[in-house]
Amino acid sequence: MSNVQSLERALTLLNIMSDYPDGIQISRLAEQANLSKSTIHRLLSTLISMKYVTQDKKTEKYMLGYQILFLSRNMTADSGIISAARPLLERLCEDINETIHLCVEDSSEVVYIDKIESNQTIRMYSRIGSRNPMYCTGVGKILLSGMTPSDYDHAVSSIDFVKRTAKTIGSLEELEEEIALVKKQGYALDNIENEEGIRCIAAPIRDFHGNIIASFSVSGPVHRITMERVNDELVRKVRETAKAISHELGFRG
Amino acid sequence: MSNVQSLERALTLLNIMSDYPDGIQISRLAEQANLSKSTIHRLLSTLISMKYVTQDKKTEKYMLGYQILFLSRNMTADSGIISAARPLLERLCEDINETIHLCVEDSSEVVYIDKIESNQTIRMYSRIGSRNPMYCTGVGKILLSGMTPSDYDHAVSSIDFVKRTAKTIGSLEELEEEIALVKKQGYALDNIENEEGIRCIAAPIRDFHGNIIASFSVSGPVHRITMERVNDELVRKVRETAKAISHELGFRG
DNA sequence: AACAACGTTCCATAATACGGAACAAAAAAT
DNA sequence: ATTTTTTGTTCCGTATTATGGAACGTTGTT
Repeated sequence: MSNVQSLERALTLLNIMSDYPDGIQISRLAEQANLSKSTIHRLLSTLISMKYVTQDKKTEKYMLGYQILFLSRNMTADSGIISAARPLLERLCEDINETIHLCVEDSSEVVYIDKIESNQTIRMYSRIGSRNPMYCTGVGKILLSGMTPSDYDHAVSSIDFVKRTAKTIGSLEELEEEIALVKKQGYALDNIENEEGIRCIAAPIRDFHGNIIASFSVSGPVHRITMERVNDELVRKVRETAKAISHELGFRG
Repeated sequence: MSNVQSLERALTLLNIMSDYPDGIQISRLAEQANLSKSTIHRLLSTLISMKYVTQDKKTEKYMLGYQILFLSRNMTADSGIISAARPLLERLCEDINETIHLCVEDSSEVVYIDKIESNQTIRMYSRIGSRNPMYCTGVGKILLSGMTPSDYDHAVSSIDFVKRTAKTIGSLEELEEEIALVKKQGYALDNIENEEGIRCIAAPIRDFHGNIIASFSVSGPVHRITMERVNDELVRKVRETAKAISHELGFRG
């Protein structure tokens, strides 16, 4: 469990720099990371020599280097899912005009691996690669519902049930009930459980074995994603799209 | 100039892992990196805790984590160029049906930041984020041609002139001549100077100040990219596209 | 059943990373 | 124009931290 200090610090610097796409100077990094300038200077020189960081010629500010781009373009583990899902999710987005997120599970969290934005003026903030807990998101519930009992137990054991809104699930028992419902229904709701004023509906993506390997959701403000719209329109369309994507991936259910 | 050893090693591990998108085990990493298993294990545990690496549940192999994806999605420094250029480069690609690369300069090298692939069966291998020297590529010559004298001197001072093919430029004097020609013509050739059997033609992308901030090239095997085709068709089309992209970016020349 | 390959943990050693201090250079304030 | 502040860089003695061999446990193969 003990971590390599210098490495941990350097990765923290990368994380900070990603919040400053136009660059950040050493002094600011020192404040944000609570480290001495000399330490940061030393770490940066290694990061630069490895092209993980680059220094703007004019401003002399430091920013993420192209090696990050290089690495990101070979993470093909999920590229099959993304390319299979994208056209169908784009069609769904055009139809319903709400933001869509594609997710997988990683270390018992939900990770967003793709996103299709609506052209509504009120949009959700989210970022590809960012994370959310499983118990308070529709996509997370879907992924939980597809796990083997042992994987489920493991994923669920570490949950810290935080009340993010009034409706957030607050206990293992509640969650268990909810997951049972999700299994029965074949879709999952996040009924204002993760973020105030936001409702989502999610569905599973299966591989040719029938295993749930990803999920996607339609999200938006409650005044657009009403429960009436969910029941009258979205459940059907989301399910159809989920089925079509799974079919692309070889699932014949 | 002295580097932080543990950090340098960890970044090397990331580089290696990016060659194994389906994962790699510790023992193999140990071979490739010439490090003891215990060292790698320790570095990996930090990388994992920071989500820079993830471990496949089934195979237990290690692969790049989603934090890399997260970082890469906020490197907006060039996103303006990319989004301005993409539609026009796609149109050019459809027209001529050859691979197109978009590049910027970084630490006196050419970095590929976007790529549009032709649907030819014989394609070039290349990868976004990868690098090439400036003196032997069309895109590099263009970028050199746009530099201030001091930037040019700096970029050129560190060149190690390696004969990559029979036609590769071999000296500073030759390069100087070539750059002068590029400036006059407004486009640059890589006439089988970087890779055997490959010819490229490149043109500059300018910002609203008129500064050259990027370049792109059309590349392909010499039997398709003949000098006749270059002169009769490609010079004109590449220049037109370059002008249109620069216009998008505010250049009124 | 024996063996091989792999991942993980432990620990004494010394190599490595650390950060304060001092310096230089640039920017801001007077 | 002069002072003051802020910023980046280099140095170096200290001790904290990273290191890798060895030993152990686990899994899979012959």
